[in-house]
Amino acid sequence: MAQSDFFENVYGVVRLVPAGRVTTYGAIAAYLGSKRGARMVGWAMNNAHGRPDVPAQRVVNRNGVLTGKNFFGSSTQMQDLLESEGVKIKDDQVVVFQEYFWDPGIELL
DNA sequence: TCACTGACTTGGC
DNA sequence: CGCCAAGCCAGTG
Repeated sequence: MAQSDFFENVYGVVRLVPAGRVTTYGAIAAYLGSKRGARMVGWAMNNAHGRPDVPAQRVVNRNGVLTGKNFFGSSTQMQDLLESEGVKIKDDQVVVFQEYFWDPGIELL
């Protein structure tokens, strides 16, 4: 038992997110089966601190805002990482987020 | 065992 | 258009 398959699932999905793309907590939660479980996804990300394999910078809220940037070393760390992958960030949110949005329940089909 | 919190989402006022 | 309340699951006190 992996403490929580939910967490492992989240890590797996986030890890599957291609560079230059971003996903949302709700998308992952919905992919796992709990739309409102988006909070759990954020919880998993909090635990993801010990998982460098989990690109949490590609995980944003449904508004495309870097909600978790505060959890990174620097407030600009997350933004810089995304910009480094080709994702434009403005005002702490992903520009044309709709085009960068990567839904595991659709793209992964 | 119960209650609170948490990187969210949606709906109502 | 902006703020408040409710719902979700899991973990910790």
